[in-house]
Amino acid sequence: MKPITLKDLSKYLSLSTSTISRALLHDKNINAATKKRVLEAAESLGYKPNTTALNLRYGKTKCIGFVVPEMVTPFSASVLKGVQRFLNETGYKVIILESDENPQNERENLLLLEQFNVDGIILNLCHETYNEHLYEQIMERGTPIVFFDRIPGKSLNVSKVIVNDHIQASLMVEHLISNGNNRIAHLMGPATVRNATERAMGYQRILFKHGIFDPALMIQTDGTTFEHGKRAVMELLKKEIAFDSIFAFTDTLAIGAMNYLLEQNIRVPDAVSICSFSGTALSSSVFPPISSVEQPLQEMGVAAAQLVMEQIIDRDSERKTIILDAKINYRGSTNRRQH
Amino acid sequence: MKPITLKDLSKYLSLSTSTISRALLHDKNINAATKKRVLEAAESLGYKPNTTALNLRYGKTKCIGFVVPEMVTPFSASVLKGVQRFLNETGYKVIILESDENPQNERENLLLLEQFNVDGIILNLCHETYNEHLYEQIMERGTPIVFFDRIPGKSLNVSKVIVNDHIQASLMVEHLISNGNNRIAHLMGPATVRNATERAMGYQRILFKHGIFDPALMIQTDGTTFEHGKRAVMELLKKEIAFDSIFAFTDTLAIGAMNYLLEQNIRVPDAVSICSFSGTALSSSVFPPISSVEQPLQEMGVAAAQLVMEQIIDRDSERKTIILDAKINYRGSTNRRQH
DNA sequence: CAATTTGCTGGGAACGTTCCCAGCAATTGA
DNA sequence: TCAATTGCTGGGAACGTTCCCAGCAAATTG
Repeated sequence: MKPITLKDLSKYLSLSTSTISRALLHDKNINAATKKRVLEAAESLGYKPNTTALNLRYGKTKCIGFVVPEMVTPFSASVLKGVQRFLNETGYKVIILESDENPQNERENLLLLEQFNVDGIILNLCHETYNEHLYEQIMERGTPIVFFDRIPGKSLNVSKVIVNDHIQASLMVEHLISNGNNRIAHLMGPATVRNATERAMGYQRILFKHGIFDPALMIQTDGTTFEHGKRAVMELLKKEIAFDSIFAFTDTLAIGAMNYLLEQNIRVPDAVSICSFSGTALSSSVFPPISSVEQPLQEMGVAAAQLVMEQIIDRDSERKTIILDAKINYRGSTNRRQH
Repeated sequence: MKPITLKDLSKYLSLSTSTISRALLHDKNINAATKKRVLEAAESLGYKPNTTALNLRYGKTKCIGFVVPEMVTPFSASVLKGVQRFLNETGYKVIILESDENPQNERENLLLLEQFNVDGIILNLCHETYNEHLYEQIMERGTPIVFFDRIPGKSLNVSKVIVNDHIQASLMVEHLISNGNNRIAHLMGPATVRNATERAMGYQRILFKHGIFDPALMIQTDGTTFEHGKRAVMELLKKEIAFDSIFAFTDTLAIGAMNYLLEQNIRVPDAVSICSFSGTALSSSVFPPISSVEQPLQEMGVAAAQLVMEQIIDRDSERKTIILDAKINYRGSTNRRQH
């Protein structure tokens, strides 16, 4: 019932706790025979080290926090997988908190994690500037933070993991153009997240290059749900802005938009081609499947976990930026039949 | 830099740690003036209690484990929200592990959590019997487990949270029949999870009642991914089993099936109506949106969290089964235009 | 006025580990 | 043969708390 402790073993074997500890830690200062006795007794009595005591001893909690805007989309879940894969090996636990795209919640989550004494935090923020000061404070107080996907402004010297948004967005748009589109709408993400502007700039650059840029085609959203995607495309239709294709900031925006078009009997990809960034499993869960820039999500998680561990081991280690390469998946939503 | 401890405060104020502790815990045996001094000093020096020390003191880790087959679908994420909502209030942390529908992984996850010394576990299992013995052992060793959604066989007396699968499945099938369908296929889940059989029995009962049951219409899957759904419907088509509608074990199966039908230019709902159990946000993320039995996922999470807390507070408290009510959402995928 | 109660404080054990410091016997060295 | 080294062990502090047990002064009681 009650867990076996070192002291129990020590009584049972008439040895000091020091000796027991040495045996279990494979210390060299121990007699082979005693070691064997101890290990056998530990095995048979079912001894399990008390992690809390160890944590206290070593001044660690062996927990890291993982704060994301939402968890219902496979995006964060995939990154999490990578994080776990790396951290569980090392005996680290991951605590997940959702901000629901609300910076105030994010704030509370971070403070909660600090109260939990986590050894480090991996964060995908939901507003570029709102909590900037808090990030700084927390790091100053000794808890390293590593960012991924949505990162804070340049003024903060932090470790982070991102993809080459600008380039990939450009390539995706080039693809639309080479398929014969020239009225390409862009469903932008909220202005308060960096990648939204980054991807929009990629889009803009290419359209300028081809001389087909029209500001009316850029629809700003203030969120990334299906509903936001739907509303954005409704706006295009209502304003009677002609468009033959859509490039969306995320899968969810693209899907929301596409479903509304289908509902209105506007055919995809025949009447309107659709593609997006982000590239979670969602993009191929709909029909037609959506062409999308697929980010290496699990790798992002692994990289973020590595960076945070570096900072935990050495608080003063250099801050790094890791830029991962995304790949584009061409699917049915941009595969227009020739006619 | 280094966190302030009770001892630091004690030196700073020339008081014993006992007194400091009393002040911070609002003990009644303390002078109001001293208390004020202590609280002010704590505030200004930025004292934060060390949770690890508290955990050691109280013999708790204040962590509970949350083990689910997968996390990429909104199902578990929604339940998790409920769990967090309840537990974060109480200072509890939640550690999430995914089994990837693999009982061997589930086994490792559970052992890992035990090693982490979690105070309790909330589990959605991935195989009804494979780890049954382990559940028993873990509970015997003192860590309570609460099950939700997919629960173990009746031989285990455990607390659990489920929905009334049988009844809701029946109602969903009745809906298909009242819409004029009589060749209703069922995409069953794996035989190794209880709800699969439960829902299948609901389906079967109604079809028998109406005298339209045909065993050929029941397709067993060995998983619940989009791909499994696709393969199941491919099988129906290949075997040339006529069907006018589909009732699927989960959203994902239904979506996989539907997308394949659409790909084959088989119209939904006109040629084939589709509905499912589970009812995550996924079911309304596709077009047409899928009629589905919507489970109260967050409530499930809250209920599971409550049950596990009960067991943590009193190890011998009675094991309870909570049956929640699901509601059916009728959507476009079964809304056939009359002709 | 003595005896009891009350109000407040400090000392120190305990939670379960690790690890430094002694200490003791046996072995090695010259 | 004596000193030094080696091999192994036990004692006990430390990590940061809480909380029981004393203890002491002031206030209350009869």
